[in-house]
Amino acid sequence: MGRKRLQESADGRPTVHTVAARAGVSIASASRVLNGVGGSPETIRKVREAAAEVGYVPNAIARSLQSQRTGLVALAVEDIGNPVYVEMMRAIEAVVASSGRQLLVHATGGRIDNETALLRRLAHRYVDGMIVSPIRVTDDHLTALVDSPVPVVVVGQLGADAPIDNVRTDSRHGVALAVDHLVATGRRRIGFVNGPLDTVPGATRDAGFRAALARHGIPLDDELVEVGDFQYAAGRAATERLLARADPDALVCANDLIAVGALHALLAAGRRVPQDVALVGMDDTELARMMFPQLSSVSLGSAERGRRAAELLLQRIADAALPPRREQVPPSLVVRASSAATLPGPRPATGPTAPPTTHPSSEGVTA
Amino acid sequence: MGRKRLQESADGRPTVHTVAARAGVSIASASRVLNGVGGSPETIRKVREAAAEVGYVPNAIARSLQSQRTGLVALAVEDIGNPVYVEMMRAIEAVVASSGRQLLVHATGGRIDNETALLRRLAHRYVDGMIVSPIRVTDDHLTALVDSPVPVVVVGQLGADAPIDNVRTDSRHGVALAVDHLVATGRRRIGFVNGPLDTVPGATRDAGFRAALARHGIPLDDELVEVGDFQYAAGRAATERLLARADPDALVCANDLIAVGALHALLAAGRRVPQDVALVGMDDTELARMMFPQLSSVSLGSAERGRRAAELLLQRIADAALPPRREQVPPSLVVRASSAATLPGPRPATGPTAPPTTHPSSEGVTA
DNA sequence: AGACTCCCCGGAAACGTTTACAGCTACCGG
DNA sequence: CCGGTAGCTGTAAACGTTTCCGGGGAGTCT
Repeated sequence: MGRKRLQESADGRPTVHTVAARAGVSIASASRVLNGVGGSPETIRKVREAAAEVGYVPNAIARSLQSQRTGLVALAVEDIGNPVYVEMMRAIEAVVASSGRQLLVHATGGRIDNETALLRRLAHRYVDGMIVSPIRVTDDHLTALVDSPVPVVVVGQLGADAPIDNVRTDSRHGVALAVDHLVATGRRRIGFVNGPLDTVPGATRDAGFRAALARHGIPLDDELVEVGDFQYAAGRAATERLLARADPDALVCANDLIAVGALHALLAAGRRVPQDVALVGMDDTELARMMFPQLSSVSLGSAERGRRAAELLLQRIADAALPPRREQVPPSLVVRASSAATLPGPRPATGPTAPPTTHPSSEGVTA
Repeated sequence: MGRKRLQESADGRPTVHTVAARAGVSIASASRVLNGVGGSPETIRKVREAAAEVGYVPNAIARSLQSQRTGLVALAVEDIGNPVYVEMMRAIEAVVASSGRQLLVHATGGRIDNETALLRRLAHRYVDGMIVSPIRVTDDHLTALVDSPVPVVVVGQLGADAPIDNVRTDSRHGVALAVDHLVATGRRRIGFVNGPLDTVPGATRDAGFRAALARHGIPLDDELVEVGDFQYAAGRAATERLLARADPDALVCANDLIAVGALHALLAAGRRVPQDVALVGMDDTELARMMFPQLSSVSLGSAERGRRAAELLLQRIADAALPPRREQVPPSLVVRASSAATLPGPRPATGPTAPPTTHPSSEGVTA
């Protein structure tokens, strides 16, 4: 009694066989109709009806096995809690979704083993491609990237000769923009709160900071430089250490999370921002606009970099023979209240912390 | 000349056939050795060697087709930029990863069509299970959840009789905790900045606020209630509207993003926090600790809810016959500087905004 | 009217893996 | 010395889909 058991999948769900049998056609015809290619009007009607009646929905895995494509794209970033990666992810997601694919997100925690393991797992062919934004790069890494079986696009600095699709920014120049701005508004004792120096962004920004100061003829005071990691708590702690031994009139921070930590530390120490200390973050995330006062920040075009990376990846998935490409997104400085120019005035506070020059809800000025 | 072409996959990568041929055994033996089940010492050696030589790595899709499991688990949340979901995601990721699976994250934007589409796509069997945290629930939704072909766990309120694994909190009670605390510290003109009332959390928190005020015999002043959405910008705008027409001495916010917006609006309007206005957020995210002053917030145990949801899901994947379960995580209030008790003092500011009673770096006190 | 084209259909082979089954050898106990 | 058992091996079938290919019917052109 009942339908043939063999027509349905192990868990009782309908397969192509089920609808083919019910429609009285072969599985080939059923498959063709369901994919919208070919079929006489009569067959189409019967198959559609049968499919609707049994509630057929194709098994994506079987389809992938046949088509050699999964419709999945992976993104690997260090810290999913960092708003800059959220923005990048949103941009990537938009592009990826518009191609009918889905995005798979991995948090690597910045640990190298984690990341290479991920790259090796790519060989399992579970995704059609991957975007990775490594903050540390080793040779092991590079070889894993180069002979990856699926297309990979890297967001961030990479050895100049690596034959890998790559979209980067010039964070060295980004730091210079911040320093130029601070110098132009009269700051001289400019401090720098950085992330780890053994990371690519950390090292680049450190070099950029030193070069920018030198260019302005300002001697570097090592007491004004502090290092933590790229998180809020470390940024705050690093700033507290810095304030305990030095007296900056401006701080550049290697990203916005650090800058928020610095702001907290400064206010807790009774410094006014920007009157006593001007503050500039980096990445220009939503967080910068959420602070009071709003933070100036160097935009590294994270959304734009994400968008471009996604496009590069899609192109490479479509055509693996493309030559490796490299794109660059220029940084730009967004000036907000935290580094607004202030009239030189008496040190003691005379009112609330509100910045006198710029309304805090203003969107800032791009330099 | 050369090896047989038929032994390798379309793109030239080795398959089980490749290593089997190279080792001089059948694909069955090769597969067994590679899976660590059976095989004579000699066979094991030959297969291992052959696999290493050709760099064999199994095709996960083919394996999935056979085993009917993909090793993927999906998470669908409204807004990936909201730190509360980041924390939840981290907790889920930890559990999921410890079971050897990977997590796939979707942002639904709170749009219902988006979410039901996602649920329907589940039928494609691309994931082994899914955790979804809907903020709006329709009948359509419910039926899609109930007859989903793969296990689903819901984080959040759900109709009492829905036969779906569910982990929730009591945000109504959470709001009560906030109101009780504010009343106990002498506040009487307590405002409420909420998210949309047509969402489940929005409606629940609104009801909770009204009930709590009533319990304290405080009449509800509609001018002290404002609604936006659950984002920062809306929270700030809503607070500005509220301040333009009323003069609260405390604000409860429906989540931390709103609370941060409210803090910004308050400070921009020259109100001191907590002296003039006490502020309590909700979700107790990292963001609350990043602010200056640090925000009091009602913890809804998002990490804990995520952890439990993941565990429920894994159990259900292991045994589909389990009866539907429901777990509850109690809310708790974390008091920080933004609602610290203050001595009644003169309205005009006498110094910086720093709260006089609590050091801002203190971690807060759970009530 | 016959040849040719076009379209539709069904059988069967793929995609790469796991696994049930049966055959074989070698060994052990009686 | 023989039946039984244990362990290993290879053949082949599955998982559910797409697609190649050949056959056949209907229509069209000459």
